[in-house]
Amino acid sequence: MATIHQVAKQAGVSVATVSRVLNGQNSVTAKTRIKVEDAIKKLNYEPSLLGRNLRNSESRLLLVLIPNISNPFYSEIINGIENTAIELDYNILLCETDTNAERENIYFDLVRKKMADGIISMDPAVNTDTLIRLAENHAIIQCSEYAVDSGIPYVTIDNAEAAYRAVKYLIKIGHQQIALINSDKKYLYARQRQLGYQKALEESNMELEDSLIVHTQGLDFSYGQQAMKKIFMQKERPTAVFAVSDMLAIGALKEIHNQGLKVPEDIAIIGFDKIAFSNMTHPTLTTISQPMYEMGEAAADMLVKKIQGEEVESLILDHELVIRESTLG
Amino acid sequence: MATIHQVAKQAGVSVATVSRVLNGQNSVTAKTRIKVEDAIKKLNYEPSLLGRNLRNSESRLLLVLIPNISNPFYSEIINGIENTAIELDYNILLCETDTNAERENIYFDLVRKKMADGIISMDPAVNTDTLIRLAENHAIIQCSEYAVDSGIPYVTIDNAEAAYRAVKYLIKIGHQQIALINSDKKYLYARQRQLGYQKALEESNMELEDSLIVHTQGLDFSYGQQAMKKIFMQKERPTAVFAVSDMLAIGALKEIHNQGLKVPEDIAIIGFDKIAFSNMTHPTLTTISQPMYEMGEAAADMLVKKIQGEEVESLILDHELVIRESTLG
DNA sequence: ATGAAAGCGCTAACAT
DNA sequence: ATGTTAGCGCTTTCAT
Repeated sequence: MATIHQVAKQAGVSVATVSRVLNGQNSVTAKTRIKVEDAIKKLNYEPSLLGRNLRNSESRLLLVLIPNISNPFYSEIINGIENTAIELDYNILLCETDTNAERENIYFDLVRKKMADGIISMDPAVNTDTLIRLAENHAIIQCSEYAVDSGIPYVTIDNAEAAYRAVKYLIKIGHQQIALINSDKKYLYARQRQLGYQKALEESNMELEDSLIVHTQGLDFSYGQQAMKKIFMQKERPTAVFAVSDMLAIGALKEIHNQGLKVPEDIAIIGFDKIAFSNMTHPTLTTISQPMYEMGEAAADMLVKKIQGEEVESLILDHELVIRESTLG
Repeated sequence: MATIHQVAKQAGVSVATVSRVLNGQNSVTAKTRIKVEDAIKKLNYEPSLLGRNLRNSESRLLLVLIPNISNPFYSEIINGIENTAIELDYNILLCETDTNAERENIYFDLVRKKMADGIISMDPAVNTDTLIRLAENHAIIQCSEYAVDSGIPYVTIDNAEAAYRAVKYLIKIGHQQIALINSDKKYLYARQRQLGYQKALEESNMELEDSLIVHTQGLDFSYGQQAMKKIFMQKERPTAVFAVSDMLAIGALKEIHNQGLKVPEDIAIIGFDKIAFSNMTHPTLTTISQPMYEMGEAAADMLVKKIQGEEVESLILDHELVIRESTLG
């Protein structure tokens, strides 16, 4: 492993000149440049990022915090983040918190200790206080879930409006008993989507029945299935279900099938996110499309700007109701 | 941002002593230790990993190479890798190649330039020559897909045997016309699984019909769906389908439904991987279970050992045939 | 037990 | 256009 010194010696120039060639500065004669390039080739030299990063006080690493990599919703966002990061000559450090504060802290240490230049947090369960304190000295962006009035820039969608539209649509096609499968109320998006659900019901003078609202402990399929079981235990069966994520909706769909019922004939169902799977279920799932890839792109862009000291504005991107088979008929 | 010098000054000791306290060396008096710890607290000092890493010539980062983060098969493996890495005080740099050589090279540069201490490659499309050359100077482990006789340690399963068992089972329950939805033959696992398929047919004196073997260009649902369409265009319809991944199987299932046929009554179907979603389809999918989490753990363990200069042996883990509804009846 | 000092590999300010 | 040199923040050898 050659160092810049050996290259300098081999080329018969100073390390400064080698550095200049390395960084594409134009104050180097073509002749010298060639000499240096030859030496680099001959020695098979690769500049060490450890040295460069220490000198530049940067790591060019972005920390991406997600609760769970197995959730396809995050995969798509990460896609967007990574492509943008590469474009800007950054790389991403993927960190799964499993909604575990201790784990989270290990990752936060990475930025405290300068091993990461900034954070994109997508963990709804993140400790907001810690995050805000961290944001005083470090570049942080929130993606999807965010802390209101924290001063931390975020990129998200209008959750209340999206849920409102979904439920409004169910009402429009004739549903009067609409269940809600929501995640834990401690999450902002869960509260926002519930607000949209309630607003739609109220506007149509439909009663809000607590027995039709189920909160889950997690976002895996299994939680959706459990939630649907719970709904089936009520005296009156709803004619439609709105789930706040496709994963939950797909679990619910499974349970509806298990009960020998048909979607959408017996029960209609709407999900949220438009993950790839949602088009492979039978029937295909009506859902709210979130621009996941774009959210990732935007978050990465914003974070790098923030790292470079620019001010950045929060972003609310558009969503869309995608009507498919699970609400047809 | 305090440095070790400021801490030393504040505590009235030398930087060496601070470093000793930081690294838990016991050659420090309790009294001095307290002084240093107080100074650290007072100055809110966090040791810079940039400095430490340069000094130690390591990054404590593991590069994880995957073709596509959206494939749940990889998510589970990454889970195992990350948990093990954290345990060993490493972090992971997640890199999606999109089966793109240029992109791949950007990531390889990260280890060439010392920003990563080693690589776990899960990309079946990785350039084997490049990888082997890189392995001369760097720690590399392959996971799932591997290069035969390359000298690069790997962790995988017995693909031929797994496919053999799946097809054997289909034959046992009475199927005589079994289609194979395979991915591109350029991948080792694809060739191995096809070998298992062929062996099972041969053992039962069943003819190998080229028209029943379809190769896909990718692993998304859509490719499985397309493949199934192709199979339906043949004169005789198979009574069973073996797909080399759950994603493909789920796409095929979709197309079978679209044709108005029933699974398993009209066509049985077996997938591969046992991704979470394979239990949410209707009917649930019979599949080969790969120990994905364990593969990730093993790969990370092996890589860190390799980084530390130990010799490591390749590993072939157990698989299992999981019989569910899609082959019942 | 503690300190002084060298050096990991690089960049950039300053000098020529 | 090129070289000299300081220094980024840390660890560790060698003295004491």
